[in-house]
Amino acid sequence: MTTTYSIGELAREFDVTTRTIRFYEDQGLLSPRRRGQTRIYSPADRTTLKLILRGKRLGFSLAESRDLIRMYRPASDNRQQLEALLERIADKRAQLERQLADIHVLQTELDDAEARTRQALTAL
Amino acid sequence: MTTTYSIGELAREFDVTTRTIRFYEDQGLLSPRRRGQTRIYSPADRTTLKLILRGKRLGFSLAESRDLIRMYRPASDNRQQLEALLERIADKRAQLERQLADIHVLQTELDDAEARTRQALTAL
DNA sequence: GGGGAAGTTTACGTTAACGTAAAGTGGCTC
DNA sequence: GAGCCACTTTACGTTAACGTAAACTTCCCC
Repeated sequence: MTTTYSIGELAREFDVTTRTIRFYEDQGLLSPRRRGQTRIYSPADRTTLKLILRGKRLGFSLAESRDLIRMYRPASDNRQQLEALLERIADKRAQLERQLADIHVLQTELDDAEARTRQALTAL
Repeated sequence: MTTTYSIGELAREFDVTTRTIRFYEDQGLLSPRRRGQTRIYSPADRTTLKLILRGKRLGFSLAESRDLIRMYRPASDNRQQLEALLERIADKRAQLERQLADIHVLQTELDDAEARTRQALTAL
């Protein structure tokens, strides 16, 4: 027997509303099974949701996350498409590198800011 | 004599529209000098703009960037406020750490995706 | 002095990512 | 069988971050 989740369980676990989860489905990022009307989420669905939320924390749009999700499964046997996929993966990688660099710059700027603030405090 | 920039120069350098730069001013993130009606940007203004755009690449809202800008200058001699500032700096630092972790996870996921894609390619 | 180019203000329009409200369904439990 | 809880659909509302258009000024050039 395999574990499943209700929409409410996932909403609570990741601190989002059920509206948000349904919206992601509407946008084609999730497609859970149904038992009657009710949505049943698999561990894979849960992983996908986690991926979306990770993307959000990095400022990705839902379109970008959808792209990321598609990267995560081959879903093609066409040479052209597979090679295009490799390019998109490389692009994403480059974007992540830029973000890493941005974070490092901001971190040292925070270092400076903290130092100056402590200076101002001891100067009182 | 100190270097200055026109709004068009900054727009070209950072690949944004002048509308965007004026919007940031409207939101209180920039406040350039004026010569008559015309805006004159200092190197400090330019640095601020760079900070905003760096924030954007990391998914910060303009409100967050405004906060970041305020962190970058003491702008207070009040003990309470300075200590509050230290907390906000620590918070930002924690957020950046989370983003770092998220990036690392995504990087290894891209590694996997690339490996699987190459597999699929050689399997043709 | 007519025409561009670059600047300005004002104002309405647009898109993404949900929030919020209304009205209904299915299952449980007392 | 009344009430409650978690789920559902439908649909209109909202906010952030600009885009876009109109009408104007300033300066330079020929």
